[in-house]
Amino acid sequence: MTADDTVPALLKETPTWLIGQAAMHSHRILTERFSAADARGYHYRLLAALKEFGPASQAALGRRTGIDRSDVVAALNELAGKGLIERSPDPADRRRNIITITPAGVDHLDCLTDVLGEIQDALLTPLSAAERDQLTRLLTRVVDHHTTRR
Amino acid sequence: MTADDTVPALLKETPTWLIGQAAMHSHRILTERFSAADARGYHYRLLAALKEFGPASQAALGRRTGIDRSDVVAALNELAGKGLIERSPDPADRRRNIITITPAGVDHLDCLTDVLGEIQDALLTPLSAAERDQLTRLLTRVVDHHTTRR
DNA sequence: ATTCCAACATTGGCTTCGCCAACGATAGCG
DNA sequence: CGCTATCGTTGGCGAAGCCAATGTTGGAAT
Repeated sequence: MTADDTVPALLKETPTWLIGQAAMHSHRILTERFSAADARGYHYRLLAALKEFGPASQAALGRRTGIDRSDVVAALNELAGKGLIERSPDPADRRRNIITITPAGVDHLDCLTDVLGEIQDALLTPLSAAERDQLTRLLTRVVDHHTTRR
Repeated sequence: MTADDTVPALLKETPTWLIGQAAMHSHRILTERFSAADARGYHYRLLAALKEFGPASQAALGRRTGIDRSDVVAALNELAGKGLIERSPDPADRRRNIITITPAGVDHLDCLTDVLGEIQDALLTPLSAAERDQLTRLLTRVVDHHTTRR
């Protein structure tokens, strides 16, 4: 008699299923650890984009992070509420806001970067460093193929 | 001047981000192709479990497929509406329904299995057969670690 | 046998996430 | 001057996963 919680073979070997499962665990771990640091994935994405590319408009941030303009608004409101970013009107283009990361924001980003490192570790525990590299390379090629050619 | 839609480096190299992106593309492709065959992922999971393990109660199906009991109800309603499964009360335990896959259901499952093969192909286009195996093995180990130890 | 707890199917609702539509304001171009 | 596009913002939609409550039934303990 098959155990009640056995996963069908047609699923457990298909890459799409595996990727979905991996993403599920990944997302779960990330949400847990980030919420322990009072943050969400959106916050990290936005802060990282700000630190890497400098001040930018909200629309540009959305494009870079893959976050919808409307969701950027909400996330930036939260970040501004904690003093991690600042919103100021662009004198050169009065439609735009210029978003700047504050020193506190940089600190918080660094903290979250550490947390994110722990998350990778927690997710990839069973893999050696070389295997993690291998996985990263394979996934990069898959993702690249579907993002550039689109 | 950095292009407006450049992805921050802190993201594009982290496995969690890559897995998330891959899952996104995977999910998009799967939804597209399956909806062209008038099906959803839930349907495939349930039919596959039924074919592999034979008739089962709804709760057992939910456990095997990882679908919540309440969502199993809705999905089975849809499948029953198309004559792909049959619901009959269990004489031995009147709390249970016994779900049986019909011949039409088996046909449809076989069809969807083909579609799923095409989906794997579409997703993993840039990878050789050996690389797909490698990816599958790596992901399997990651997923196993987080499902067994939980 | 009665009592109490667990499992079942079902309904309904909640949250997150990604997305889209609309709006008023502004910019740039013909 | 229009016309079109972009910007920030609000509001809402749909899918997915999850949880709670309900009425029913089984099974085990007392």
